Amino acid sequence: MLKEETILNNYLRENGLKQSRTREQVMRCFLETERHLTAEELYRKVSRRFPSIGMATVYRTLGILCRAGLAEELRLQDGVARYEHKYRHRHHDHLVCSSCRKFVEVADAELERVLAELAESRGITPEYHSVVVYGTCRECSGKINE
Amino acid sequence: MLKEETILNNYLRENGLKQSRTREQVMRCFLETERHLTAEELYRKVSRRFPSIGMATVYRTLGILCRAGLAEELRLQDGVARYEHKYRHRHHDHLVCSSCRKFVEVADAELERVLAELAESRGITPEYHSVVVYGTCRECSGKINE
DNA sequence: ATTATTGCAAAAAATTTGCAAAAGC
DNA sequence: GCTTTTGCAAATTTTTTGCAATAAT
Repeated sequence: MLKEETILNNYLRENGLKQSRTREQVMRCFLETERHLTAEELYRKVSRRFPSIGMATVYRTLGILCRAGLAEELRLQDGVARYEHKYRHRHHDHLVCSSCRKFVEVADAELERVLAELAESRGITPEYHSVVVYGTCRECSGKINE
Repeated sequence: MLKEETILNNYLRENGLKQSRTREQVMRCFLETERHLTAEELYRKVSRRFPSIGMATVYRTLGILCRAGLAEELRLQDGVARYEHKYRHRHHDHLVCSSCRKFVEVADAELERVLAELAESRGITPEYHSVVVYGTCRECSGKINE
């Protein structure tokens, strides 16, 4: 049994919710994917294997996964929520190529320190943050000069 | 005449667009507000003074203001775009209280440097970024202990 | 005169919700 | 048995678009 299932089940129990096969199936599909997923993308993936599961359930399950600390919501400029694994993936931030939309994940101790100090210096106890740096990746800046 | 109008008009001319009274009115309402605004909030403000201006025009004008470098889009977790002044407001990032949703703007040279270095170290030429740190402000952490 | 802009209503896109039937405890 | 979950469809919310009328150059 996956460690993530234990975490989910603990969360459910602690919150007076019930375990269900459907939720487990959605979670498994989610965990199998290494990339960032929109709800729509996850729904398509889930549908292929479990055609009876509906979109609303995917949304509801993603909400639970976030609250249980297994998923994290990421918002870029397009207003569409993306979800990525949180458990067993240490916290990281994102660099996005503004041209090809490729992602790079970065975990940087100095950045974390600077952000924490910044919040504390303003009387805010930091909880989490969202950092996205947009720029042009090497391949795309190559293309521009061709 | 406001400096911002010149910038807007230059942008319009350079892009084969036309000046219009409506756009100027929307821009003025936008500039008068010091806070972050959603399109909806700006629309309500515009409506009060110019009841005939429609929502679609507010959206279209906000797009132009962003492209002209006068406004900047900010996205928090709720998927609603917020807009703030860019010109005459030096770049800053945001701290948000996750409890009362209050904002603090921060301009921090060290943070800027770390972000730029991070992107460059991964082969990405940084263009802009979005940093939002969520945490609990002093007032809200006080309330929790009451 | 020609081309862009506007307001409106309708469309799209993303997400949420109400509800009756089904599943979990 | 009581409570939560599910799938569906409908509702909401935010943003975009098509179009005929209007305004700008």
